[in-house]
Amino acid sequence: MKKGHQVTMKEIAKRLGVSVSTVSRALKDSPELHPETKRKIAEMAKEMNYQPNLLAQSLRISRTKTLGVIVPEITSHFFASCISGIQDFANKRGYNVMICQSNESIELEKANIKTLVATQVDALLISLSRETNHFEHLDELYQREIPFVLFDRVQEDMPVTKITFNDQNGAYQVTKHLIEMGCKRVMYVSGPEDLYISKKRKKGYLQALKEFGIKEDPSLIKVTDLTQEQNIKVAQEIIDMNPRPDGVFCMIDPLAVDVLTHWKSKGIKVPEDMSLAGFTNNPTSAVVEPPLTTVSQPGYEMGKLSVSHLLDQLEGLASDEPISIVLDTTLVPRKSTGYTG
Amino acid sequence: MKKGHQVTMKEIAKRLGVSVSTVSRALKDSPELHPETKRKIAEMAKEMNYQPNLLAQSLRISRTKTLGVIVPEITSHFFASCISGIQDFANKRGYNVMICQSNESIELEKANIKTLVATQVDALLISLSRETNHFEHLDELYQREIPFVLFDRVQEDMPVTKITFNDQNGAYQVTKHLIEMGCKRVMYVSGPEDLYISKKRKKGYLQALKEFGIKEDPSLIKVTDLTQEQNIKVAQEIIDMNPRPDGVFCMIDPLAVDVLTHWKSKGIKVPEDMSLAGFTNNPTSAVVEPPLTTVSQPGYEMGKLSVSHLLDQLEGLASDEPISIVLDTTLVPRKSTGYTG
DNA sequence: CTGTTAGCGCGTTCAG
DNA sequence: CTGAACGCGCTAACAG
Repeated sequence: MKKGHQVTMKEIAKRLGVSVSTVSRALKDSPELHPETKRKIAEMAKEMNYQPNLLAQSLRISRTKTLGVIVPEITSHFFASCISGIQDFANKRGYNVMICQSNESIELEKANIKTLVATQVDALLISLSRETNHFEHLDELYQREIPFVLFDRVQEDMPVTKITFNDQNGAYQVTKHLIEMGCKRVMYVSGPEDLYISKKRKKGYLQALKEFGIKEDPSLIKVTDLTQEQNIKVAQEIIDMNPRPDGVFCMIDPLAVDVLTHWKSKGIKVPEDMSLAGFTNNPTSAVVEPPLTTVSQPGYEMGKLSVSHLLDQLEGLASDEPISIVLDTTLVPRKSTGYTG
Repeated sequence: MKKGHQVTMKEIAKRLGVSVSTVSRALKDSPELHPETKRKIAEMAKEMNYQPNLLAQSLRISRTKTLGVIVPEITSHFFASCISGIQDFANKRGYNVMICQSNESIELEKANIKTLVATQVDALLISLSRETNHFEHLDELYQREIPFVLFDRVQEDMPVTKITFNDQNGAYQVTKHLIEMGCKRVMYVSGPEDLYISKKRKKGYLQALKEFGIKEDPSLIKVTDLTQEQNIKVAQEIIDMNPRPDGVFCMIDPLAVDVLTHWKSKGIKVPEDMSLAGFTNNPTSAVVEPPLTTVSQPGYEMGKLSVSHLLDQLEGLASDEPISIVLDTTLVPRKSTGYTG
């Protein structure tokens, strides 16, 4: 299957008996052209349905007006929201977006970066995969002076702009909420421990305990790799504990939902037997039974801010100095922690 | 902010005192080169960290190995799954993907197509917006011989390859299931009526009624524009009906979830008071209380098939003749229709 | 086996 | 006000 022929400036020049450069000038409304020829050319361009070849244009001006985005997973509602925000605001400023997913694999992440760079994107927005625990590929971007920002899943030591949520404070708020609702033994269920957000949220959890003078208890911290299988395993382990915790804060909503589902199948009542809270405010968390207390992270907003700042930098509207943008999270109390709004 | 310099073939040619074309040939492992010079060039390329400029390459061979994708909404789990399938299988065959969302707006859809075409994508995969009820922009693609396929939200009369689900049969199965579970008055809640899937699913609904000798009752068909507001309004209207239906088939899961949530807030019990079913098998449908009977549509599979067939056509592995690929759906019976698996 | 030449489509001097 | 000439980075036909 072959693509049909596309009209070029050359052809419209030929038809009108003018030079290509004249056409080029006319099409970008250069002031130093005779209005009449300008009009004629515009007309002919329209008639022939001329569409500029962005490829050639990009090659010439060595800018593609295209941004590359890498996220761990498109099917995650949170990242989809980020993408949505990035798209909308990139488009508003005349930029296109190429999206890739790393499927939480560092190898795919590297490959994605490589092809995006090869296609000459002007800059990148990256959210790191779960596996990413070394950073040579980012160092290389940095050394090659390819502009990029990190969002949500960031590497703290990288000297680039990072957009994150106030994860620690969000976790602090949930934990505090659980305590205030009467929980005495609050557990934290973490994802992989070297994940940025696992660490931050643990900090917030510990901060709240400390504030209420509760001693940290290692048996009240569990770790899962976030596969459904492990999540359920952890859910069962909690049931089997003696004494059980009376409140469980899960690092992320899908984990909390897995736990909730398993508990329900085992006859555990939430929040009567144990309170349960998540993080992210996925759509799902609002419709499970009981509705899940969680922390909302506006992904769309994060995407919007990330791309806006990046473009500001690209276009010289903002300093090149890397900055750290921290977005606020909001506690969303629901029935799963005994809250009755 | 400026991008750093990128190594070109010219530079490595200069360093080695050979011509650019030799470098070009070496880099693509041409058989007619002296192994030694080939080795040298490869080495130098590596040393200088050469990365080919796909832009220039594309311009030269007038193929970008990039596909454009347009979906109504990235944040919909179903479309995210499609995208995921498209990405994975496009990448496997050496293609990149540019994704756009139309936000259910025909104007944005047109704009998206325009920019994707301008960036010279080799082909397009399009799922139409809800608003799209005229098709000049697709006609133009067709006339300009830009290869494209339509998936899920298709226009039936367009002479291009279309990938759809067997929506009618899916709707038939749900309706039949409701009847078999004992419902005497089954209602169909439709989305906008000129939507392809609204029509197809209605057909399936009617087909099942007919098969069971149930007369079609216009008062048992309602329409919503699928905004949450209208969905809730319809949910209330159903409560207010006298007599009420005893089973309600909602065209799509989010609608069913809205209805369920509203009913629960009004004390209606599902399935005791009324049975309820959706369509799509969103993750949400499995975790609401009660879990929602629905019809599963494998989006990833749809994306995979769409892109695979498109690439087959592009690369001459499949005939250019437009075909219609119809994927099977599967009934997923759950508690909301009284099913106890 | 390798260099020279000639574009791909466009923008930008530099002359007229 | 307009045309000719050049080059972005790369590939390919033609020589040798």
